[in-house]
Amino acid sequence: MCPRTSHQFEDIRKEKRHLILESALVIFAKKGYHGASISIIASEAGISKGLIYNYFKSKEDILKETLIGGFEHIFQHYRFDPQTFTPKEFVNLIELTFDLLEKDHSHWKIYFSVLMQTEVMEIIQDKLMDILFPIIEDFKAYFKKLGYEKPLEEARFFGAIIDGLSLSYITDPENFPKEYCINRLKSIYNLPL
Amino acid sequence: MCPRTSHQFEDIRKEKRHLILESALVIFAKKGYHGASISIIASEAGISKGLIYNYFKSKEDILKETLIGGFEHIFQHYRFDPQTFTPKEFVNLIELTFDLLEKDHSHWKIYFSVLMQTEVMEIIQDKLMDILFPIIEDFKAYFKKLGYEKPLEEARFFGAIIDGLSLSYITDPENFPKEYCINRLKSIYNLPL
Amino acid sequence: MCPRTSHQFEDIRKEKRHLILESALVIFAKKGYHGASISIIASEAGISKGLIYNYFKSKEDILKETLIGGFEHIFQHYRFDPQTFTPKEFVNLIELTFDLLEKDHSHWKIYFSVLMQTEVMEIIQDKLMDILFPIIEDFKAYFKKLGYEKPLEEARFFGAIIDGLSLSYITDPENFPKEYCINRLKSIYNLPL
Amino acid sequence: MCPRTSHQFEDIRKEKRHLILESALVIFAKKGYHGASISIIASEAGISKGLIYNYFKSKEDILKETLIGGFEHIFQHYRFDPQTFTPKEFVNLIELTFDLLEKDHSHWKIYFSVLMQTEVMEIIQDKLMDILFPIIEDFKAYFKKLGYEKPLEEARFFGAIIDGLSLSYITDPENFPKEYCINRLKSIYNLPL
DNA sequence: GATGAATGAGAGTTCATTCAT
DNA sequence: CATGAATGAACTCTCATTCAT
Repeated sequence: MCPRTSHQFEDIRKEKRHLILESALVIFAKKGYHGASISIIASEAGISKGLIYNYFKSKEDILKETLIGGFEHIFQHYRFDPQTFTPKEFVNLIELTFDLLEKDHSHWKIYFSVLMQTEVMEIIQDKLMDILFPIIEDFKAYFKKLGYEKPLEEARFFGAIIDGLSLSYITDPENFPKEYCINRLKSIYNLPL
Repeated sequence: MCPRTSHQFEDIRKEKRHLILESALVIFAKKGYHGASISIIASEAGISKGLIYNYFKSKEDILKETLIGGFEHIFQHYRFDPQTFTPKEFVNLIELTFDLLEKDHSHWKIYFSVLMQTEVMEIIQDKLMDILFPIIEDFKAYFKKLGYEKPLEEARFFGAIIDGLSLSYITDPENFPKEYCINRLKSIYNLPL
Repeated sequence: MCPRTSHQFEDIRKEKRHLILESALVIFAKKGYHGASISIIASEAGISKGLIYNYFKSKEDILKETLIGGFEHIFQHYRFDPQTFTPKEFVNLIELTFDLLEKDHSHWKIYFSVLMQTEVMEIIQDKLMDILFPIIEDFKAYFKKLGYEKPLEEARFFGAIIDGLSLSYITDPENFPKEYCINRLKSIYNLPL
Repeated sequence: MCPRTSHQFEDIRKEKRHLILESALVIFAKKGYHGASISIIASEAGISKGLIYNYFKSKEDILKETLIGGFEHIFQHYRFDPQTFTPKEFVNLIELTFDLLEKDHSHWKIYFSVLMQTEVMEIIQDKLMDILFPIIEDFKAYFKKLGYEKPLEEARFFGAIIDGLSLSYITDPENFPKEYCINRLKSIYNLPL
């Protein structure tokens, strides 16, 4: 009855693991790291508390995996080849950002949430840097190609603005002037309407 | 021999209360609301756990007082008369922001931290709105005077940028291109160098 | 290897819940509500403090369950049909009372203890009234049938006497003149010896 | 200014001590021993917490003194000379009981409250016995003179009834049928109306 | 005699984690 | 693989008691 005879353990494991991470993300985003309990995550996932420890060795471990997955998910959209990157694509990237904010609300919320908590940052900052650094490099190269005198600084400036707008959107989506901000960004960077 | 005078007691209370709030600010900024324990705040202040409850009725009360004090402290600098506000003063305001970020690191950090934690936001959001709303109104009036077609939206856009730059500074002060960003803001708003 | 069946879990829960209530009853009876600590109840039950909260949501909850269970247990014996109630049965009821006092010492002790503590009374007084009221009504009807002019007052008088004798028994069982008191009650109510 | 020059320390001490005991009695009766805090007692007395420890060495000490004083206060009325005790005086004693219940509600409430808490009882039970025993002896002698075959048992029976009626009155004074119960007692003991 | 700031032990409660099944 | 009963450390908070003034 009880012992599985199936040979597809691997698939089951992968799926369950994913399910747990998804559930954890939702709860972390809603309650923050400390406010999220393993019990709630388990019941969100529809499994028992104990089973979670079959897949992750600690709550911190779940957070780390959740974050890394989330960051990769978000920031994969910001990779491009600076040499062939066009203004049109730049516009698309900006517009994409706000689409993602809507679709992946939890991922973004947790991203900002984590930026603010020293202890949590320490857990994942190396990994986060691994993800962000190449993106900054891409933008630096792109701005350099465009003739900016200080391309690294401009890349950071641009990144900060995107963060600020995203934060503002996350905090109060209903009152955020999305179209207006997109147009302002276009005008700042002389992009095609 | 004789009882302390009530004046002496008042002094002690005022000082200790301030000490506790200062210590709480540091710990909240470092660990977030849930991560900060009364024990740690007490030991940061060099007093016993119990004493804290002689001054505040709950942890939430400490947070509230900390935040309200902090927000008032930070945002008092952003009040101005839109009718007489000059570009030179606008420049000063921008430069002031980065000075404040340096000087009041903890206050700002906790400000952003709180924006991200739903539960904490609920505790103080009314008070925060009371503080932020008039500032947005001032900027709206100012931008309207400058001829912006959508002054409210511009005020929000500007606020989001300031938040983004501040967040970026807070997260990694050493690599933040402060001068560059100030100059970029000046150019975006056609301000005098 | 295999998970426990839900039937097994149910058994464990039922037993442990019962164990906790039994232990709580003993401690409440000995120390009163405020004097009884969760720690002591847990150690009386031979379990950890934490486990108690797996079964009850608060100390007050434990008290409520303890009391309601106890009161129902005690007072179920005092329900009868006033129309068919005989003097012989009345005698039995009186004798039963003292038997119960011996057997359910803790239940009775806590009953009296609770009567005296305003705060505790507030917690369960509605429930207690639900239990006691019909009993008083039964006695009222019975005394009315017997021809008492003020049956409600007599019911209260009788109840008070039973309480007084019980209290006296509980306080010092060894010196309580049980047989004598039973006979005195019989004579007061003209009951058969 | 501060050091008293007066020589009437003794009077001040006696008065203050009495004030503290009065206040403690009120609070103990309202909240029970554990529920009553030194702070509340102090503020009921209009003095500082610290001062209480100038007069009593512990909270338990206050309770003990409160109780002994209270019991002496209550039970002084029940001393009489069995040889000269008349039925008329017996009636008076019964009626007095209910008067006292009204006037000294707190004393009585705490008396019953204490009877139920083993730990508290242990603190004062010797003293209480010293007070109660001679009263029981008096009633025993009186009932013996009246011709009761088992005067000690009757004394205990009578005491229990008084306790029961008192308890009933204390618990719910408004619905207690005072006159009815007095008359019933008179009829049971063949006393003049 | 009198104050209340200060302490520290212990209260009720939560929760990450373990483990027998 | 899966369960949830069980633990224990740490949490927020209370309060009897002490002590400098």
